[in-house]
Amino acid sequence: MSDLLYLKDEQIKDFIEQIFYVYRETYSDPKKILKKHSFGTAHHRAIHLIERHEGLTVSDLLSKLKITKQSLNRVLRDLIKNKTILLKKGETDSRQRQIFLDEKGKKLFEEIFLEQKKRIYNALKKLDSDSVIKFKNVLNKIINE
Amino acid sequence: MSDLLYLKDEQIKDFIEQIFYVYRETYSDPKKILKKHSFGTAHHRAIHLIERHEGLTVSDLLSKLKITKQSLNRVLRDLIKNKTILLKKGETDSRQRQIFLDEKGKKLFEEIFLEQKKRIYNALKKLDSDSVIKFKNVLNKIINE
DNA sequence: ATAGATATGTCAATATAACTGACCCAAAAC
DNA sequence: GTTTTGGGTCAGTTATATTGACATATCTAT
Repeated sequence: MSDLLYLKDEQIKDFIEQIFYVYRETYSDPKKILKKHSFGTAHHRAIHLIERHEGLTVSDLLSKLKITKQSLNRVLRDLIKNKTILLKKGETDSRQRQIFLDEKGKKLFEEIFLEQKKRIYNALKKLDSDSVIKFKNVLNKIINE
Repeated sequence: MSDLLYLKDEQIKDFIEQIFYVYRETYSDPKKILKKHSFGTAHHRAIHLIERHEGLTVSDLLSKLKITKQSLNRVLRDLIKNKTILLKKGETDSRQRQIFLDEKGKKLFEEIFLEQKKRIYNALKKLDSDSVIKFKNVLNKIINE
């Protein structure tokens, strides 16, 4: 291990630090917007995943978030009460609940996303397409390790 | 905005999702080790930053973590009690406290880092050096936006 | 020398988001 | 028809953060 110059321990330690900063900054940007609706980052993560995977089931969402169903339930309850999301009975399996953004949720998502997009877009626009493509690939490799 | 193919909204949404997964997975790996010492991720982040920036002051650490000093203080108290870190009076300004890893802390850091390193190293070793270099550059661009 | 600013530490109360463990119901699978 | 699965919920607890107030030591500037 660490025979490759660009994979020295110091480099990997830097990555661990940078990954923390990138996550924190990316998810901090829309906090004011969320607060207007009395939501926090837990709600944000759920909203984001629901938008990306419309119609996903509760257990799909659980396995993406990797939290307990008790934790998720509190979040979903808030979002339903607020008419941000809505649940429908599963088409094939009616025990399941499929989750969708409600009209209000779609608007909120756009508002949140616009705020987050600024940071990512402004960073990436300075870069060549190769950097962006490779960035995505590296993220995927790390996730799927 | 979004005139570039590789910078479409859908791509940016994917990044936001991936950044969440990367952070969560990277910082989940060493949780068992931390638990053995009754530490959590808050302690982990502090230990990591102290190792990367030996001798940094309390206010340096505060501005890297972006938490309140009351929050940090609880963490530092735990780490000091446990002899994981030690504080020295600032050399030039004796109001300041410079933070160092103690012997025990160095060992703990290595143990934690080894666990985190696996994921990053295994992901990156499959990639060309250009991907790794560009990855780092993109992370930095996002942080400094 | 002293007044004000700065770096750090601490007490207390609260908020957020997670956890464990124990149950429940309805519907699917066998 | 029994068992398993998907989902919901109650209750209690833990981890990590917050706000606000205040204390102490030390540095800086006049």
